[in-house]
Amino acid sequence: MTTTTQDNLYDVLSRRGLVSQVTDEKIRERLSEPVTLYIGFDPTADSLHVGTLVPIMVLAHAQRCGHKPIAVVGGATALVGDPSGKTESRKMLSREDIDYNARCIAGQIANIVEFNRPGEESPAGAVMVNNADWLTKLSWIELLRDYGAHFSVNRMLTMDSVKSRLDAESGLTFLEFNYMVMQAVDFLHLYKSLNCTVQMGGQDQWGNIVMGIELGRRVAGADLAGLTMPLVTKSDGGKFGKSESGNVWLDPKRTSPYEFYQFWRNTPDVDVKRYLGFFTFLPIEQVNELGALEGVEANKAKAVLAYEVTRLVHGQGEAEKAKDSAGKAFGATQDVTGEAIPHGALAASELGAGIGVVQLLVNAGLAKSNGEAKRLVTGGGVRVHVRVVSDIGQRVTPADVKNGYVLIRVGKKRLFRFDVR
RNA sequence: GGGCGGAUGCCAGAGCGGCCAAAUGGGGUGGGCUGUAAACCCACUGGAGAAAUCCUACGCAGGUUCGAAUCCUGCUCCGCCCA
Repeated sequence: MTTTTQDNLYDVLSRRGLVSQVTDEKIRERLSEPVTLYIGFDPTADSLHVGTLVPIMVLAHAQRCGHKPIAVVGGATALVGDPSGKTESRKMLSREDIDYNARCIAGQIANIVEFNRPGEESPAGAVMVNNADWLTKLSWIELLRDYGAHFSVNRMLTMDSVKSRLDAESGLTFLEFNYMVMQAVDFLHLYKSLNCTVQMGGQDQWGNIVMGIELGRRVAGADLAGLTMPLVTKSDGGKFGKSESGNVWLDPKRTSPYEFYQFWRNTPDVDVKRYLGFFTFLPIEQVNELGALEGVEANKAKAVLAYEVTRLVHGQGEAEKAKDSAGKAFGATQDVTGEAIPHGALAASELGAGIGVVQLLVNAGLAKSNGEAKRLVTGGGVRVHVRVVSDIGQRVTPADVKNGYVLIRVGKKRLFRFDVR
């Protein structure tokens, strides 16, 4: 993992379509020497999701190019919360919650990026820090005295992130306005404490990154730089990272490796090449080759994508199982006995008198409510084994057990196997 | 501090006393077509129930009315303008 290559990080990212903007035209030269760089992560949940996979990949690429990555957990940000945020606003979290989330997130990042082990410091070993550690110690007066004069509100008002909010209906609160101040202070702090000179982040972080660079220059005469990654979008404009069951998480308890694999396997044709570049470490030549496949062939590329990403996040064993199970279930054999296929036990005694399909759908988690299950049946989307069920009163009986299991399918892709004992 | 406007379902956004579980669009799900793709067409999209029906829901708390998402009062939050 830590093999240092001759590749320049900028070239690597650029070839993979991972560079959106850079603050310094000479970023390439800057990266020809090992540097310390950082990306921030939001600890608002105890798991990251596929959207946050991009920054993790970027940290890993940086490490492979010999740089030292820092993952910054935005504990301070989560501590103050965010009342705005159209959808589920960042909830105000307790210090304990944040620490817990940070540990979970660190574990997930550690699957892909190599962290320093206690006691042995390697030059490119990643470290994780929490900005609550320094931001909570900073007093209001100190902040104003040391940094206040270095922030130009005029300048801040020109930032896109601010401008868009000023005329938006929701407005912009002072609290949110201060996020960029906090993030700027973070950058300065990391520069001073760890000699971190490069910050990376999603395209939406551009303004915050720039503020940090400017603060560093004014306060410490530092020469800092930033690079942003494009936001991951779906070609059809939909939100990336959502599936039938909501967010696609990295935590196997939230999103099973099988579902995870399926999420990637179902990538639209036009997005496959981009995703291969973003979410796998396959050499760029192979990415281009796979990405060039057209028509039915594109499915091969999707299978590779799904396998590779699953392997990165859940390990080879889980990836193999998911691939194998999915391959059999969707292949000519329609074999659904795979280990990774969602399944559960069903007592033979329970089945004796027959169980309503609706009930089974809910038990299997294929429908959230009886109503939804009924709608699915009425819509012709439910099958027991291969037979379509059209009557919501239909019961599944021992006669439906084949080879020791009852298979319930919803649509073409979702299925659940009840192993009867 | 004052004036005005606003708060509706996953999101956006109609409704402005009964016909409202709430138009329309997006999203999502199911069907058709396919390649576990896209585009397109159709349907569904609060909960319980076989159904009748019942329950929950239009920022929060009360009130008026036979009847309220709709009217009134107070509160909370947001926007705009004035100071």
